[in-house]
Amino acid sequence: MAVTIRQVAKRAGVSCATISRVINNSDTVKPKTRDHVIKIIKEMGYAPNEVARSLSKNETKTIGVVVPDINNPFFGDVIKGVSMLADEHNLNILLCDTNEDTEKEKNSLRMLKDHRIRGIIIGPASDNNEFNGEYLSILENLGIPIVLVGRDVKYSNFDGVFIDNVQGASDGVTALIQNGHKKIAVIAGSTDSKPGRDRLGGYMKAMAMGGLTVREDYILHGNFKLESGYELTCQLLEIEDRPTAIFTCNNMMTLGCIKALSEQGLKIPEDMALVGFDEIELLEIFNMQITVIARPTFEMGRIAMEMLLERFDKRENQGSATKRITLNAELKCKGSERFVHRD
Amino acid sequence: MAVTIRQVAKRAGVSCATISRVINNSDTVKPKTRDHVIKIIKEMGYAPNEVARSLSKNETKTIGVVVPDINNPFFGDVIKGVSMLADEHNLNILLCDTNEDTEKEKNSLRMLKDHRIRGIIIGPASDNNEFNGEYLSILENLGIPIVLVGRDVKYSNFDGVFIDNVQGASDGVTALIQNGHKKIAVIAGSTDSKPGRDRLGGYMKAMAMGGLTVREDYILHGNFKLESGYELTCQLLEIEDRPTAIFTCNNMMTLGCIKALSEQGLKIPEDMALVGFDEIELLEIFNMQITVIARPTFEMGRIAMEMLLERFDKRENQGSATKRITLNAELKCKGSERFVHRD
DNA sequence: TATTATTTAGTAACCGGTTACATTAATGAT
DNA sequence: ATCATTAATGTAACCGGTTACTAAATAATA
Repeated sequence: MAVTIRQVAKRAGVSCATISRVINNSDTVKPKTRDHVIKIIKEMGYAPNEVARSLSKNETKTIGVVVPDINNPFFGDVIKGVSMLADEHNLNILLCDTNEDTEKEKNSLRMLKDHRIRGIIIGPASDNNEFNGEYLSILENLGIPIVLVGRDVKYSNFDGVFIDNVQGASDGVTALIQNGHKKIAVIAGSTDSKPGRDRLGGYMKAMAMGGLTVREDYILHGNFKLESGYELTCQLLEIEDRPTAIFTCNNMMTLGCIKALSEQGLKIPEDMALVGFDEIELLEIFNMQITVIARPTFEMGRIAMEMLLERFDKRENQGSATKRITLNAELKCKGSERFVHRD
Repeated sequence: MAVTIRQVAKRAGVSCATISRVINNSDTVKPKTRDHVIKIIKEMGYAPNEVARSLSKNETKTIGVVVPDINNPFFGDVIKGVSMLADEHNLNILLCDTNEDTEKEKNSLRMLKDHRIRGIIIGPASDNNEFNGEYLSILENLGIPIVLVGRDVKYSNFDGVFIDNVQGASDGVTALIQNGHKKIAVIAGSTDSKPGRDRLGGYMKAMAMGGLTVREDYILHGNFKLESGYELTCQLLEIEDRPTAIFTCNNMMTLGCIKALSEQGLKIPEDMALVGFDEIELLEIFNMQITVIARPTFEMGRIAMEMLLERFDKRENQGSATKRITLNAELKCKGSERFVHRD
């Protein structure tokens, strides 16, 4: 159906090697010939078949992007960052949404490998997996550059862009401490996920450095979902000796917390101070000034893509050291961390 | 590097045609031979090169998904819907984010064509374009099935899944009327976009059917952005003879409206009733019960994919009639449409 | 002008599968 | 046992590009 290189060659009265040289603007083609060929190409509306190209060059212009959930704004932003840079380099994106399912992820990886893509940017479905031999072996034997984004893979050492969750959480809690809070509770995420552990660790660290002792009953374990933020906040409010501040470990739990507080008619920060991990764009719309720890999501995607491009470059001088970047999360003070003295 | 079919053939002591037959579980291969070949394939860890496959079959397993902005939750949901069904059919997704830029979109389409993808699901960058010859000609000469999603392309007639914006808006405004509102203002979106026009049209229709006359000063023209929702609401509140209800034409403007109302200390619906187009998930978290017109976003993606699959099937009996589905938007009453009599 | 160096263009093999057609093996009928 | 069918496998061309190698054309040098 579509025009092929041989048809163009015939019409232009040259060999297809010459056509190929022209479209790859390579080698040495006599200007006159080149012009003539270009004219014919335009006339015939010829565009090279990328599949054939990929086969003969044994290299595609495609990268794989594997995310656990495209509806998660974090990964949406990451993809945007990747996409913009990929575009500049004429790379196409084969997208896989694994639905937080490691099995699906494995299939996606196999598929991508079979499509001979040039590299993969991946947010693994779970960093919870204890040693998973098959999974690791698939990943390591892919023979394609891999860059992790946002989530790590245990027992492995791939390139990656991460966030310093300890630092971020610590900064948030420190802000509370500096405002005079001494009774600070934390609503933690699942501790079998790395970010969950690290953010709780950041809380511990800040408390220790602030010279505050940690109260067991101020540490509540949630699961990163809104409901758990809601329920744990309710629980917290039942405690005899209420905390004066809460630190929540992700956006959804922050929202749950806000919901619980607002239902009980408690004002932030007058009745309860609050600092949450993750930025929540819509909060400001409601004039809710909540201090948050923001991750540079878009930037992470861009950096991941940059790292992949680097890998492509140094592909010849094989096996260079892995490069892992840990970005700082940024504390954005909006006032909800204040300690309000009520008389 | 990777194992090829000929290597497998050699090792198995058969011709590569036989290997091909086995991996395509086609034709007639003697069970004994088949088992033997499968064993060798496993031993060698062979997986067919999809690029080579695509070239020789002259058909890929890939579809293109082109969206104007992946960070727009609407398209995020659509992609999710597409992705799940594509997955079931072993189709891969080549993703293009056009950034609402028609030029980029044209490039994406060309790229996809060159990659010999099987079909395209696209939310065009703009349905604002007056007759754009080049754009239309690219789209129509693609020679690949196209399904539009969410947005239409003027002067064309492709398959597509749309929302009945007139009906949706009309339902929303009617709900206000039925609650006794007579002074209803509308914050419209850009009228050079189809949804913008249609939603305003829905308002007009509902007003007419409700026997209410439309007041010019109650029609405000925004641009679908939060700021315009905010500013236009402020403007509305300045009017001598204030409306008792506002209908906002998309999620962002609804948020802007809420922001303005809450800043002025106005309660919904006590001081001002409000119905908005588009669902806003986070509203409920803040215990804001706002009546909205919801689009079945995820479903739209799924249906778009179904339509594409249908096209693939009837590819042989060419040129069957185009199929356009218009889904109803659903009014979700949450109470903000009520008419509250104050004494 | 003859000879050599340098451009420019062509030939044909190759990338790794698929598949029409040819060939051989197995089965059945006479 | 012989021939006709059918089943199973092999051969080789093809998909549409790229590119190493070769050949022809042109320019440079003696």
